[in-house]
Amino acid sequence: MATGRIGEGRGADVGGIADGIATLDAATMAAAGRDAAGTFGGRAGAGLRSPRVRAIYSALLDAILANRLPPATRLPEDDLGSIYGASRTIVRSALEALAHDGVLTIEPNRGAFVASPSVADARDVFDARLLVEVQLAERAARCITAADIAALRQHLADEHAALDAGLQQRAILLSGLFHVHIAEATGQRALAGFVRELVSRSSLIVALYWRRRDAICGSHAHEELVDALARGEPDLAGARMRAHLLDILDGLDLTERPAKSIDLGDVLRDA
Amino acid sequence: MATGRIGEGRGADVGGIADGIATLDAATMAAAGRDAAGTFGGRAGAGLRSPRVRAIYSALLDAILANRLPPATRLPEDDLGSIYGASRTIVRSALEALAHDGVLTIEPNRGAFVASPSVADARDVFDARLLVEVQLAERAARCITAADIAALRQHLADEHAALDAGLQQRAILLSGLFHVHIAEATGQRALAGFVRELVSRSSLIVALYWRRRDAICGSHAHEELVDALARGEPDLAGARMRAHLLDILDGLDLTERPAKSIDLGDVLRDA
DNA sequence: CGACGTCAAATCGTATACAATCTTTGCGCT
DNA sequence: AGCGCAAAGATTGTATACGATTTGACGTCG
Repeated sequence: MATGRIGEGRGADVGGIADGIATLDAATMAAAGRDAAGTFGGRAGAGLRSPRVRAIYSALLDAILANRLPPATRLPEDDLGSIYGASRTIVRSALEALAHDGVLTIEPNRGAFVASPSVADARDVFDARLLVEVQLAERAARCITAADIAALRQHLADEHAALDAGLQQRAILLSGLFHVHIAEATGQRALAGFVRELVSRSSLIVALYWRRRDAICGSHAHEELVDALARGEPDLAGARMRAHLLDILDGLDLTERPAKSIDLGDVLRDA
Repeated sequence: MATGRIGEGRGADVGGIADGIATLDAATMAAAGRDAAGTFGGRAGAGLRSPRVRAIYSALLDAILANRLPPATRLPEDDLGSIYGASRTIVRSALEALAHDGVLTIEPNRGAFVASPSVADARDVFDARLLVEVQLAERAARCITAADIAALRQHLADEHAALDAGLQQRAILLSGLFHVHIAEATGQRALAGFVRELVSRSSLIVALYWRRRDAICGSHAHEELVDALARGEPDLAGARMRAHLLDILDGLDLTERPAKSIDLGDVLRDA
């Protein structure tokens, strides 16, 4: 495939993947500049060298978290390279970083695929979230600043706005980010990074196993959580976080249906 | 010793790095094959494609955790490539993975350096460890199997053997692995991976801020911990884990000497 | 004598070429 | 027709070449 041909001319040959990525391509690349709360990959991937790797990393992460790239989607290096106008070197670096975050799986000599967490993975992730986030909520209730509270309320407003505007993808992304923001408000950087990773993987889990049609991560729960934080009640905040996470878990259908890795071939083929 | 101070001239430090790595190079590369409890990088770096990247990743990680490569050591890609007989492509991949784990820092256009955690980083890491590992110890006391107990006791024996044999580097490495093994015994894979990362960073922290001359991570504490686990007493196990971690923290000198992140520049320059 | 600008060496950033591996296709054989 | 094998195609794995950036040094000027 033509190496130097990129930028605009991505449309025809790459079809499916380009749809998933390029739809928000421009917006994402733009968001890569402002480090604001709009994009999930904002502060993530902190160990990435060049801005170009960062950009692809963020774009792919956003696409995956917003479920534009469903689990088990194959991500060939050449295609991504021509879509983003970068060489495979850059793309590989971004893919490896994403694999390290657990949102991609790299099979040697076969390529990268959007991760499709097993039922066991799902339980594992939410176990970890319960253990970590409940305690972080308690701690946040003790140490959170007024500015952080304000920022969280602003975030809630953004969530609502996205939902009201029908931007479901953005709503999903923001609802995940909410948990990351709480973790960051405690000032615990290591734990916040871990929560970010867990939330990322949760997006894939929800994409695979969600059964309810309720509002995802009902903003009601988020608001109650912020209230508990604002009132400085650690126990209440922890309890609400626990209830919220258990509620999400309850909304999943974790019966042993898709066994393990349903193999991605069929998903690719029909496309 | 040669590994002690590097940074004289640009050309001279190649010898230093080679010393730090190649000393145990053969042993490490051999250990890369058997996935046993000998090497830290055994199950880590799970997202790495090729065996060669894995090998370099493990070798570097072991060298760093055993403190053969002290914090702020520069790791030029070319040198590592010639040491391991690999191209920069491979080396870069390994370096990026290590940076993601937090044991390396990559400065754009400048290269990779062994991380030198700030005092704030140190507190951050041990805060996280307290939050996570105490609960994991409680959980382990509930669910651990007899086989895991036996494996832990064997591990304790290895630690003692290393100490008695004067293999201090190996003792340090094993004493970190002990915590990882407990986390893995709970079956919580995500949390175990996080603990592995925190333990790695702790090795650097201890290398930088240790002040006591006691046995590092006194095996006494480890044995009491295993006893509590074997007796199936969650509260006791949790309490002992907490006390153990606080004891380590207490052995650190976290006065604000190196302020925040003066970064490694000065450490390298003034030598 | 110190400060600053220019230059050269070293190192990283990226692209690309080539090799290895896997996948698919088509053919021949039973 | 079914099965197995072999060759072609596609994709990843690795090495290397070249450009960009930084660094340290030297020499000149104020």
